[in-house]
Amino acid sequence: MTPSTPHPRDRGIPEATVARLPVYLRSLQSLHERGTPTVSSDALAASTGVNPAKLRKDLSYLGSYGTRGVGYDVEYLIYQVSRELGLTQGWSVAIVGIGNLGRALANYGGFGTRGFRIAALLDADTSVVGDRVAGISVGHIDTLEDVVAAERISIGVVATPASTAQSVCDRFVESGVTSVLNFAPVVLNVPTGVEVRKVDLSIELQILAFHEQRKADGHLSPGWIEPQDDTS
Amino acid sequence: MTPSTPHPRDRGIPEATVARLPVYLRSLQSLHERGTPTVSSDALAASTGVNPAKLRKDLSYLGSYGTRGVGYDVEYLIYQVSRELGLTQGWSVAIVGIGNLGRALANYGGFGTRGFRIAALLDADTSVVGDRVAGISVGHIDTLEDVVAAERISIGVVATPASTAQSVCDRFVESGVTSVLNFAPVVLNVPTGVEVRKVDLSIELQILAFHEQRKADGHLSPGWIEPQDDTS
DNA sequence: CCGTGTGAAACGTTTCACAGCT
DNA sequence: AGCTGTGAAACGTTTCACACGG
Repeated sequence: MTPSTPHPRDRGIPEATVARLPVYLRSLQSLHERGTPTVSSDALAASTGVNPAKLRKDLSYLGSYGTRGVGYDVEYLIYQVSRELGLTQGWSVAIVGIGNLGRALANYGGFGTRGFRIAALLDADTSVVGDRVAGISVGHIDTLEDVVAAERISIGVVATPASTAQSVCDRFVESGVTSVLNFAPVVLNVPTGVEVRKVDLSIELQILAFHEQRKADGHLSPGWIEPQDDTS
Repeated sequence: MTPSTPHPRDRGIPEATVARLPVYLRSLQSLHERGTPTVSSDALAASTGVNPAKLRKDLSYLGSYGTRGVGYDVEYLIYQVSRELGLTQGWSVAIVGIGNLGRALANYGGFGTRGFRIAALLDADTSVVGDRVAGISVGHIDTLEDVVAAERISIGVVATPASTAQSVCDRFVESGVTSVLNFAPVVLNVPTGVEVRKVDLSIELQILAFHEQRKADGHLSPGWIEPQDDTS
């Protein structure tokens, strides 16, 4: 996509790096709260479970924000990573499907704190509409289009059953939402230009089952731990 | 790790392939319910949103289960994929942390249906202990070690707040659990041989924010969709 | 002297293109 | 004739190893 990027400053950060920046950010914030002023790539790598060289390469895509012989200034790096991820501006989020999962998401502290504002909760079930969840009144799904426009929603979260996920997604897209986070166990079809990320609880379990089976394949002891040191 | 694999039959399926098998499986099951007897790689690829060549390569790691000129037998392929993922045997799962997320997980239909049995729900909060969630009585976290042994738990799910996630994980590992699914926003440290998978709600949002920002960078129209067809 | 920043090598994954089977 | 299975090329990611600067 975008075969010839017209803009001169296309820093082109690799997707794999983008996916790790939030992890670094969390570790940096934790260091900052503990009053640590500076951190080396080795230390930050250890606390985030990645290879130090990888961490340095990742950060180098953002610019040269470290000091040789010293490390990285924690506060400054927090700002740079936040800015790169787009967390210095606020993003309005709407969650559709206020079952247990929707409630968990609405109450999840990590959302409100950094850059994200839960602007609306919607559900199709009229017995749920009007409930207050995380201090927000649940609206009816029929108002989706109005809410997206009025609240300038930029990220739509689909936490509905599988059967209604695609239609909710379609309505988000038609209303102009170009980023969707999908928790329903279906593949959502969207036009090019719309970003979908999927979080699938049962897929993760199945991947674990695969590895668990492999472990059990050779030696039959169930709780066996390889006697090696943890070099992550 | 495992520098020289001692077992002769090390089929060595790529990690990327393993992560996609559950997606294929879901699509296949849906086809099966609709009575479709056979499916081509192109059709299955379209319904799962992957490249047909990739799908064929993925399936070829399991063996030659297709018929040239015809496609794949849906029922037979379901069996082969299930077996490879280890879903033909039952896995007992324990969920620790019965807040909204833990409840959502416990009630999630996808778990019970295929290969997984929720054998225990545990929480530290005594006002939650004794509640019935998804037909299971919530136990106290102090009984974790006993429950893991008695129920032969092979997968531990951590749905606690970040502050207690590591200690719960440690107790799982000490009890012999070698697969952990972590929903808490922390990096869990485990010895070699223990598999951890992380599901992090806020990280996914941050990745979306990054892409949303990039879209807004050049052209300033917020709800813009690239006029191309969907070749996924 | 220590730790960052980065070419270059190694590795893994995706995609192409077509040979080969039904 | 049609679709799978797969070498080989293209691409992306990780890791190594060291030059360079504070």
